Amino acid sequence: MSEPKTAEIVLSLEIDDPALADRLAALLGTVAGLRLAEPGEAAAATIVARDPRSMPADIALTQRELDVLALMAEGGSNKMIARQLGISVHTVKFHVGSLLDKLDATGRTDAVAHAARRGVIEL
Amino acid sequence: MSEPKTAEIVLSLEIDDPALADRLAALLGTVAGLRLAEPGEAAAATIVARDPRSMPADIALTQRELDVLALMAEGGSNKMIARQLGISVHTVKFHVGSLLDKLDATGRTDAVAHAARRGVIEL
DNA sequence: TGCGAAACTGGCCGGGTGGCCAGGACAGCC
DNA sequence: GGCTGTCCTGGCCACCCGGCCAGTTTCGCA
Repeated sequence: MSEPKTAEIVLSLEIDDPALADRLAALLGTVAGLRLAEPGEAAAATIVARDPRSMPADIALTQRELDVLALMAEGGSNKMIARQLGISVHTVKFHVGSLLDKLDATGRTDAVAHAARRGVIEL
Repeated sequence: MSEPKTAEIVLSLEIDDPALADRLAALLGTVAGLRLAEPGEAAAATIVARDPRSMPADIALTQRELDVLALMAEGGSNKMIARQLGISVHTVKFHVGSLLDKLDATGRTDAVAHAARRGVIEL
């Protein structure tokens, strides 16, 4: 309703490292015009810092595997991916098999989920 | 650990709304101990604010559909999901069909990706 | 000059997936 | 009582998926 042009910006924190979270909270708490969100409160923006230890180094995927993976994440079937990349369905299956192996997944859905979790692809 | 003062915390911004980004940048620029990342610079944390217009309200999913969706995101097959929930494979397919419809997806992989994108599930 | 890695292709096949048909039980609402 | 919605189940079937076998070319590197 009568919100001034300089409404407070509410920020929430999603930080794995407790020390970093404390330092940021202390710093931001002193800033006029900013406020940290109460638990459960909707925030205008979120400060994210994921623990890099949860990503056990990037998995070594070839360029072609990344191509196939990206199209898999778009819901493409083997046939569609084959058309898109100008290769045969057999070759797509070959790359999908490698991806399932490298990502330790049981199927293409699991592969996309794993890849998204560890930041290999962005949904 | 012989640093007298804490090192600067480098923050990067990923904000869809330019006005909000400007306000935040102006506010944070005045804070001692904080610094905004240069383009391409690695940041200790990222401030994220996605445009809510990209999420056209929550999709109305029933509790059972959410159950099935969660297990799908874990890479479970219809058979595994059926065992997990104590229902028949046919019923799982029924819910999967509803999910594909409601999420406007072409397959289970696409459904999981869509759901993750609009925050219905967390990977 | 070999040798491995990457990319590509084929056939075959068991099992999974998704769409269609049909039905029943159960709860809440007018 | 009717109506609507969710949840559940069955059969049927075309198609897709993933794993197995086999082979080719091309490239960089020792």
